Amino acid sequence: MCHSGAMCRDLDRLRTLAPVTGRPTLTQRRRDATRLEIARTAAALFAERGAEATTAEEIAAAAGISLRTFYRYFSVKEDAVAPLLAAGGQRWMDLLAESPADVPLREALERSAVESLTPADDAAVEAMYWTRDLLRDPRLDGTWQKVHAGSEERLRGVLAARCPDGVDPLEVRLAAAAATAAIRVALEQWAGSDAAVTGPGSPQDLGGRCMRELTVGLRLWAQPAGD
Amino acid sequence: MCHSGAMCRDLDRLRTLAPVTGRPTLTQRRRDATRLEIARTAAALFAERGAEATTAEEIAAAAGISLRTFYRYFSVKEDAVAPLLAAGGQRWMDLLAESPADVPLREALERSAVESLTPADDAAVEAMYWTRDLLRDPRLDGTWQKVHAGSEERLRGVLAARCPDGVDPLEVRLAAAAATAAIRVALEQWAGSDAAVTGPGSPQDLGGRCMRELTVGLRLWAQPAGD
DNA sequence: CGTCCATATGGCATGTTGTGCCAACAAGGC
DNA sequence: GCCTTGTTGGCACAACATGCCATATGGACG
Repeated sequence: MCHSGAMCRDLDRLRTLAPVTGRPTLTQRRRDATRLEIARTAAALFAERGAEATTAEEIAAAAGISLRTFYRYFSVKEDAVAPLLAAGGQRWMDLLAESPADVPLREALERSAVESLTPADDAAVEAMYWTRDLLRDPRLDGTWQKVHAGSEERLRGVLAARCPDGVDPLEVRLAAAAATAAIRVALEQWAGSDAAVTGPGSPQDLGGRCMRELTVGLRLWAQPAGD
Repeated sequence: MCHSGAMCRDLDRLRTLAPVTGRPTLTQRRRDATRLEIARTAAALFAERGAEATTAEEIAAAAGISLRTFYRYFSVKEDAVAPLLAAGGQRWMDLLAESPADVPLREALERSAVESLTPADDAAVEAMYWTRDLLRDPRLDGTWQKVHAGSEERLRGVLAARCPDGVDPLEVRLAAAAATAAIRVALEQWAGSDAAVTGPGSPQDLGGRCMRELTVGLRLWAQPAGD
């Protein structure tokens, strides 16, 4: 998710300073809050006039920060909406990580995917429709793909933690790629349709189907019952 | 692959002017030749100093064209190498398209993938190592992903032509996504290693394995023997 | 051969992008 | 209080990307 070398180093440094408690630093949380606020501002402008017709300066002004600061949070203008696009995937991975280890991986993948694609409240519904608007902006394709590339990489970590040592890394990589592709295709298919946020053709409907089909037959190392 | 609205219209116009013969227009072929030459020039420079440290003006100068013309061929500097990165995938799709319709799809996918990943001559070997260099440049990630997004979309067309009418478009989409992911993961894995261009760990080795695993269990509509 | 039209190219101007650098300032630890 | 660390904004500036126009180039047709 981090592209400029300098900023990468800074962020990594920050992260290592996190206290023993699992919680991130105060400054870090502030950063995230600011980042999210910029993201919302950018999303509103992008949805209104399109990403092409929106300048970085306008986003910065609307968010109440200077242009220079904007570029400290996002190295590319379009990436300003990445936190929003990535939020769903993050939730997915959190659910997956906390799902009990004795449930078969395929099932865990599918269940957490479906759940993360099911809007829990009105805010989540709104977020999905925003996502759809953003997905339809051709200028944001690159960001969308970057987000999934990041997702896939993080998922590799989550899966690796869940499987016995000594498993071929390529297996893990393929599983992560398949699962990520399932989510991506589901959302792209939905974005190209007029389907609502629940019911047939909805993200959770498509997400479940995609995940099922793409992980069928995937040799997922240890199945709990028959290792 | 085409981003600016104006240029898109122009290219489409050109394409519609193509004569009845399957062959593209003369001007079109010239355009492609120029495009490829720019791509090679850019690849050499990117491989030498990295994409970050190479300006569009340098590429243009090295290719013997003006900066303005460069941006008529590629709307983003990094995309200059896209034709090279896409060449392998194009070959793959060509092989697939001309593979007989009575061979099972999974087998056709795997065979053409392996073949397209097997360098036929010294030039092809060189091309693969160039590809590896480019893949290692973080600045070219976006282009790499764009290329695969394009591949996936074209593959959907090829697959749709091969399967009976009335098949759920989502099925086709998933198959295309899985196959494209297989190629992508194989090449990324190879690029992250020091493996040679043949033998274990080579692109064709990994490509075969990835394609097999990701398409196992994929419900690929009509299997020729038991439709 | 000359005319016409479509396309390719280059040069120029210009708005936008993205970054390095510096000075000012807020926050937390000692 | 002080010092360290990190954030912010302003400024300058190179690079990016595009619109516009003037100029070839090259094929089609009379």
